[in-house]
Amino acid sequence: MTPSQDTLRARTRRAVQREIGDAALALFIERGFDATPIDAVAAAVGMSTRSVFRYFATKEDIVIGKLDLAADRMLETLAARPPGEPVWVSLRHLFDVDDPRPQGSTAAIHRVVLETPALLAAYLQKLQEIQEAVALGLRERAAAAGRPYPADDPTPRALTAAAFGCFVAAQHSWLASGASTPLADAVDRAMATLAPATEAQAPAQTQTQTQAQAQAPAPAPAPAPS
Amino acid sequence: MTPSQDTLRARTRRAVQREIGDAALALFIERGFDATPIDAVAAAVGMSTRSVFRYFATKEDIVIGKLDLAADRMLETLAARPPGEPVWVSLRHLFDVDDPRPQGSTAAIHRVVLETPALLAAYLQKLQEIQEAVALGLRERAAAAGRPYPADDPTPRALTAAAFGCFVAAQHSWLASGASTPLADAVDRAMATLAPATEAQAPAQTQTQTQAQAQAPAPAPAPAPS
DNA sequence: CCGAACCTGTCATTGACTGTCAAGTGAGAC
DNA sequence: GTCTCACTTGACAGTCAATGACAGGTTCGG
Repeated sequence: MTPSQDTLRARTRRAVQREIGDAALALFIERGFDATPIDAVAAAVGMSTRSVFRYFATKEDIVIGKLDLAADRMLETLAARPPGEPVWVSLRHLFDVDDPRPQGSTAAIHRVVLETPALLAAYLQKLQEIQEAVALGLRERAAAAGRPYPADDPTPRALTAAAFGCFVAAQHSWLASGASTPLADAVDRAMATLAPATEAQAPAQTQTQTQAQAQAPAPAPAPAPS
Repeated sequence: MTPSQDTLRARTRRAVQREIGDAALALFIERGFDATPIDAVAAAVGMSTRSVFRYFATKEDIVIGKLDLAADRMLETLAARPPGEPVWVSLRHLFDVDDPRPQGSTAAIHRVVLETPALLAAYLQKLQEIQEAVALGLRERAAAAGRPYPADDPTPRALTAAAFGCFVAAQHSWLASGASTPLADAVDRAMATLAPATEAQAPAQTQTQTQAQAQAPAPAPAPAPS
């Protein structure tokens, strides 16, 4: 019952996983995801088709599964941000990644993922999962700082979703403009277009009454009784 | 070559599509999406499996395809909003839907979609498509108002993505809290947590020169070197 | 040496799709 | 009226992803 020990087997397994992932990604980029049957991937690494599925739950997971690491890093990053930091800034830093890959390679990966419907769907779904964890992290952080969100307050979820939405928008814009500038710049620009309603202009203090008021005037969208 | 005429055949086709959709949705809600093979749907409406796929591209599309109508309505809504209205308010009104269904039924649909991985993925992907169109609509509106976004400005995409992110977050929160209150309230609360960086404090008037200027100063956070 | 845990390939099966083909049906041409 | 033409349908076969079952073969600790 070794919970998640770093045994030799575990390391071997990760190595094989990585090998499959790399080979598959190369094939997907070269021939396209849909045009590359699993058999081709299996053949490329000299395994049976069955074994590939022992390392990855689905075909999409070969590509998207790599995000599990990124997700872990995000949660660590969030936990490491200073407690007093504005939420939007902390969220921005979730997307700081030092990717040692050559710039062109990163763009190629982005292109396959964003332009293959099946992969895009799996990607967005994975991001949704990650958001769940991040929103929970925001809740914990606020609680630790002494001003927890009410249980049914949608704020952490909404802010997280908005941040991730900006991130994906940035990826699209970045790719559409040729991926020449760093992705981080695109993320900066996207996230700079918005700010949380409360702490935006506040002197980084506990929220004031006037702001809570300024928050209200959402013009009650009339459920259209017809 | 009748482009998209409202011929008898077209109407019949839509009727059949609707019949399949309704029957399938009932089955999906009752037995679960994954536990309901297409054969069961086909049998329920007295057709061959093959014919079901002549009306829907994929199994997920039977559920998600209904959003095409919603997408059209969104674009109409956006076009109908007053040109001077703050963007965030206009975006909020995209999610106003008068759904004549009983409240419990709507919640059931939401539950299947959000809790079935395959459906959630397809749903998010469809929303992504819609966002593309909405962002374009924002661009057109701004251009019509005389202050178009620069070609590579990520603002419309980012704002749209943030709004849709809030919407999905609202759906989750709404469902998690028992779907007792109107969904519109949840959307209000989610979207009230954020505001665009520029027009937030503006006196809700027709745009001034200073606004076009205030649109630029993206504060460019540090790209985190190492 | 030995069993437990793990990994592997092979085979068979399910389920989502897709291509094809022969047959049916309706609306308009004649 | 009836004869097409366009469109639809069911039946059949085939591809691909994914899963379960079985039969070896390996490694590791005792």
